[in-house]
Amino acid sequence: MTGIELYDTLTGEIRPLEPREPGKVALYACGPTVYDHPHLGHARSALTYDVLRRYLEWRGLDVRHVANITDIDDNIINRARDEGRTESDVAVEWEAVYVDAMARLDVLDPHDRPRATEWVTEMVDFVGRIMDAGAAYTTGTGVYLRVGSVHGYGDLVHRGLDDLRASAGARVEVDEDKEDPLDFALWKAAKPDEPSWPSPWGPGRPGWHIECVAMSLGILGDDFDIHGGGNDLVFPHHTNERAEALAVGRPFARHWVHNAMLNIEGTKMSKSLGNYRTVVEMLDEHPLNGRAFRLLVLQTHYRKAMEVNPELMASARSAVQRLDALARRSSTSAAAGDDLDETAVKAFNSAMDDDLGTPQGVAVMFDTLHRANAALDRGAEEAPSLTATAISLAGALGLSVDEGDGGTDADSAVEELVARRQAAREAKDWAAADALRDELAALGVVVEDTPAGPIWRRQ
RNA sequence: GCGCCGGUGCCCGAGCGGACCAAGGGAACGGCCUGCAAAGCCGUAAAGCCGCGGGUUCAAAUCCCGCCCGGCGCUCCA
Repeated sequence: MTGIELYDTLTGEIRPLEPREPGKVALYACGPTVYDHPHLGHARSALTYDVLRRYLEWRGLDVRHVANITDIDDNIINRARDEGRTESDVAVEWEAVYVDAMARLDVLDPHDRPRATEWVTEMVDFVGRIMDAGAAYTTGTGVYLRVGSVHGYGDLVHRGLDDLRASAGARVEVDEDKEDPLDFALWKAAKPDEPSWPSPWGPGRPGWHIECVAMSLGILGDDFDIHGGGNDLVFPHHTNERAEALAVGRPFARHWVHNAMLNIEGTKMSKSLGNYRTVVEMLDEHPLNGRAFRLLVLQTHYRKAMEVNPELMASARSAVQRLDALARRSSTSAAAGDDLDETAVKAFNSAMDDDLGTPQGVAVMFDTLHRANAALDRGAEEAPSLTATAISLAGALGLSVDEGDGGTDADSAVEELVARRQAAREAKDWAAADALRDELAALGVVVEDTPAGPIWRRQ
């Protein structure tokens, strides 16, 4: 027992998180297919599992976090063809962009970041076992899993086979070679000019779903604890992954976690709709945006659709600055205390234990921040402890604080203006001081006069 | 159509049977502080009742039923 509860998509209810091995949590989160700019939706997803991981660690659990990179699929092949270069070139380029963007969002590196192309041998092996189990068959176009042979195939989506078939027949082009329209490809036979790998069924490439089964089970082992991803993956991706594991009788994820989508103007951000914003674009727009976006993600429960727009980003930036302001205050006054405020930590933990209640966790953090400021104002002895607590809670959520002290060469000009303004103030030449402050404001710099002297920060 | 998740203040967003019937953030207003600011603090802003209509209960934003509206999935997708 961890005391932590999480919603489980499979059972449809909030259940206690019970790791297969006490004190350890094996987490597999589905990562992106790398062929284009990562968008804000990818960021929300990565942030969700980063926060989950950080919180589990904050509670003393030993987490093994795996997040894959899909570096071979139709989209990559098409992109490579369009640009006249290799699939590998495309994947390597966009994987680097993705990894860099995540780092800028303060997303911790997963312990393992397996690439699909490096696991093809294991995938072929896995497909072979499914064949051995009699749950798959070959056609001219590849190897297919016989969905009807898997008991409880649609359990994750809470739908029956007939129900699923009704939709499939209407929506998906029916492949005459398949026994059942729901059957899906485990292995795709090679087409001309496409990358391929050898297999007992001829050269080809792996189907999408097989990679995650091979990698999650391969790295984390049977019966690993949490499998996460965007809720758009529930079907068919996760449903099919699960079917593959079930087909060979291997215990799969104990707990299924899915984050909701991110909306722009009320509708899902997606490639096909062309209404997406890239992470890099958002990050480049304002130095505070990385943390502001994380805060926005935290302030909406992970299972609820969240909206992003410029106004919300601006308000989140303001909120982030309150954290920095506290850090500046404490660094200019008392040193941070060591002991955390127990009441606040308890409130925080109980909020987070309840299906990762980050909105309330954030509320506790800000509430503590407020109490810290008030204590600082009246010089109360609990001030250092409260300050340390607020900053620690922020840290548990992955929100770093920036005390905003200058230092780079670009700042020397600012430093000089600040010094000149201070000199004017000491001479009580208010007009000159105010003019200098305006100059600084034009540079996007805000000066604050404190008992310990002026400090400044970028707006 | 079927499945899942929702509809709470000016905006975002918690709360999911009773502790102050509504946390926290943003925006707004008044005061303190300041040379003036900024930051911070103190306080305020009629949520006519938490989408609508019924019901259950001593008690509902919170449970049940129906309806309306929104998002996502059923197609590559985080």
